Amino acid sequence: MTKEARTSTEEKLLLAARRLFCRAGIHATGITRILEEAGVARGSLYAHYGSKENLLKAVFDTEANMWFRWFDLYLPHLKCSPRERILALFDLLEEWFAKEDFFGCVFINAVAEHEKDSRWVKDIAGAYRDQIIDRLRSLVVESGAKDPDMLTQKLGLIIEGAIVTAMVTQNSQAAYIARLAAEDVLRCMECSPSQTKDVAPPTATAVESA
Amino acid sequence: MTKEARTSTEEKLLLAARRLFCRAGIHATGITRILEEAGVARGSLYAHYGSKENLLKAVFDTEANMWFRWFDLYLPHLKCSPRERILALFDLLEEWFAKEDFFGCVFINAVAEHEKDSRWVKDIAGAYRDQIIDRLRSLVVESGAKDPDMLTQKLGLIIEGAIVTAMVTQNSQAAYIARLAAEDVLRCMECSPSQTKDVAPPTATAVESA
DNA sequence: AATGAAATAGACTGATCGGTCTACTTTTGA
DNA sequence: TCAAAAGTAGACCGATCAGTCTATTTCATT
Repeated sequence: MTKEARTSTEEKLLLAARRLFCRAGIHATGITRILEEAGVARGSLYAHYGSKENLLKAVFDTEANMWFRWFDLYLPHLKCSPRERILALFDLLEEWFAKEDFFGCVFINAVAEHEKDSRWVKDIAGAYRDQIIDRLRSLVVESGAKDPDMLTQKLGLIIEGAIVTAMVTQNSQAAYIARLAAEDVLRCMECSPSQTKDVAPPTATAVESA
Repeated sequence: MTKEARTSTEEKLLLAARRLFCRAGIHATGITRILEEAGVARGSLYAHYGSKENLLKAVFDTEANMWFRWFDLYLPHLKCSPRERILALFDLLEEWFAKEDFFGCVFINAVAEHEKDSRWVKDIAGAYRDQIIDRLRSLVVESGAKDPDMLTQKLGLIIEGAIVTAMVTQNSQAAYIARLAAEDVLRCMECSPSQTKDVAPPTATAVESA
């Protein structure tokens, strides 16, 4: 509990774990590999975090903090319209995707590779997701959109699509495509009221066979 | 190599593996658990598939076939406009998400939990993704859109966003949100020519610190 | 009824995993 | 200066994993 070292052992572990969990998967990443990459002794990991699970939780925290910095520190300081603030989010995504150590969102990846039935991973990831979506909704409300909840859900879905597309294609251009799609959604929200009706499922009968 | 049993051992293994790989993750799913769920003996799995890796490849095939059935068998038979055919895709997604054993897309989940640096999982998943996107592009071209490539990318991104949102939230409503977003994107593609310019990254300087 | 292929149960192997523990070295602060 | 705190190296443990193998049973076809 010293003041704060330049690169503390805790931080070295956190950075290595974050990178490896995303790049190689969580289950596929052994403790030993994290220690090698962090240049830290085995005992230190367990002295600081106690378990691999706790280390993952700490990685969750740092990933969530990235989003919170975006919404709470960076975007509010932009001298532009609320609409442009929303779009600026996609430029942040593009920077993120372009990093050489971007390998997807640790929340999404963690949910993807863990038990889906009411497990702690889904609970934690879901809670952080709610907090992030709430901040997105605030941004949308500021823009004075007609149906802020619907718009928030559309934008959230586009953001998640961008993250996964960028992970799968390993191309930061996904953020650009997402930004254009977001512009489309925003434009339509300004013109039409809400059109949450007359969707009329067109006889979608399942096509099932082996 | 008999004709085709009602529920062959091969099929029982495939169904159990598909479900468990998606529900609990691939690495987290042991061979033994698959065998229990399939009600099949250990030796049979290795007689038919030889390895867990081959079993996963077979699961990839079945997942890809679902998409191919949609694009090649179901959608072409719909008596409606190309635009409505595109939107009908989202109704198929909603049916998929609503299934009690939907736990995400096995391709996305597999990429998420495996090594990202040029591994076989990414290659196979990427190849299938290209085939699926190609079929989506054909649908888009039929609709006579101005910029079919851009529209295809936007729709593909929205589809992936829907899949991930549905997995994380465990709510099939994601397909409905995605459909509405797709309608917005389609509407904007009809009105404006292509607007693939004047994006002007608005001073997005990274906000980086620990 | 006989035969051969297919499926079964389950013991077994070697490797790897997360986590513990001990002995030793380095750092740090009064 | 020196003692406590923090970090290191690495052996070690029990559990679990993918995969192998054997002995037995089921079952379809002749």
